[in-house]
Amino acid sequence: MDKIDSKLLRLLQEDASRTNADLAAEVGLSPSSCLRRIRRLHQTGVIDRVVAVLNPAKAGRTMKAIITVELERHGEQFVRRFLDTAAKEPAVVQAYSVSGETDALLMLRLKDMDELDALTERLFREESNVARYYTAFVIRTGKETTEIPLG
Amino acid sequence: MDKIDSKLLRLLQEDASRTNADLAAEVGLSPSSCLRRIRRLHQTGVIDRVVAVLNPAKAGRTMKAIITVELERHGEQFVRRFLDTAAKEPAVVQAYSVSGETDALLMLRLKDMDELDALTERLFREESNVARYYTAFVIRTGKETTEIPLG
DNA sequence: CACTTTCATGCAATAAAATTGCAAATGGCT
DNA sequence: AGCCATTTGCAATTTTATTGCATGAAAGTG
Repeated sequence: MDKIDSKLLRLLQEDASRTNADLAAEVGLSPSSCLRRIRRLHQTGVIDRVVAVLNPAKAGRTMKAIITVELERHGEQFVRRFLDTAAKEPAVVQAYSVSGETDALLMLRLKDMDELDALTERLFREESNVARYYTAFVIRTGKETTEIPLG
Repeated sequence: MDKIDSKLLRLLQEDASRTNADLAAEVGLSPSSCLRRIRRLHQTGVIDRVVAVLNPAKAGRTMKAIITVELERHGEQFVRRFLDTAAKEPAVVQAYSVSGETDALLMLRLKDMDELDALTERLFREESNVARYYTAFVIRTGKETTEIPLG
């Protein structure tokens, strides 16, 4: 993980569709050398995966909501169970257990209110161990990146 | 945006490093047809970008924190200004203005506590228009995907 | 219903890109 | 300086992406 690897990671986090020759030129290496570095970054797991990122609006998911959850019983196993249940929901794109006032936080990608209604119905029914939950809607997105800052 | 396009998007959201021929076989098209569809999905902006997703731990960013922010003055322009400032911080990976109790929510990828300290120092200094803020740490990640559910 | 237009498809040829073997070079370490 | 382990660049090879073109399907029109 030297300077060149870092630069490659930075570039690939921005745009992984660039050709190897192109990247090689930018970091000042030959294509073969560059390719071997990238392959190693994959093998060692630094690069987890390469994915297509969709435009939410054009994919029919305009609405974004954040739900903070307070559980009835807070034990480790209960938190885990709740997260597992939430994770099964396709609309749930992020599910965390957190420190502080609340126990968990969910980030949702929704099509409309009906979908939210149906989802909360499923996750927060009477027998669900959820004491309370607060729903907030994302009004404006100032930043949203998959990039992990390096160095 | 027919069934085949949807399937392609689903596949590409999972793994965009697969070869065109491979994808073509999976959706039951010839490579040329498949390629043209994917290209169109790019051109029309449904596919926003293709990126490498790193393993946070192996990239040296283990800690994840969520900060909810309440501003002093809540006006549109003040919220926008705060988001812009927050967005400039590399450790801030998501920055939203939200409805409800608080005005904004930040998601952070941190190396250590010192980094958090330095960041809060910068964002929430006296003259910053931030009335209060609450920091929560992510204890466990139940789900974290870039995929947008389709259909 | 016949006709036209438009668009997606598959095939085959071509261009571009990735991948490999190998010899040279580089970078620690002692 | 000398040794070992690793990385590099070149050139050949393989794989993959890309394009032109003719066919076929679907949709609209008179």
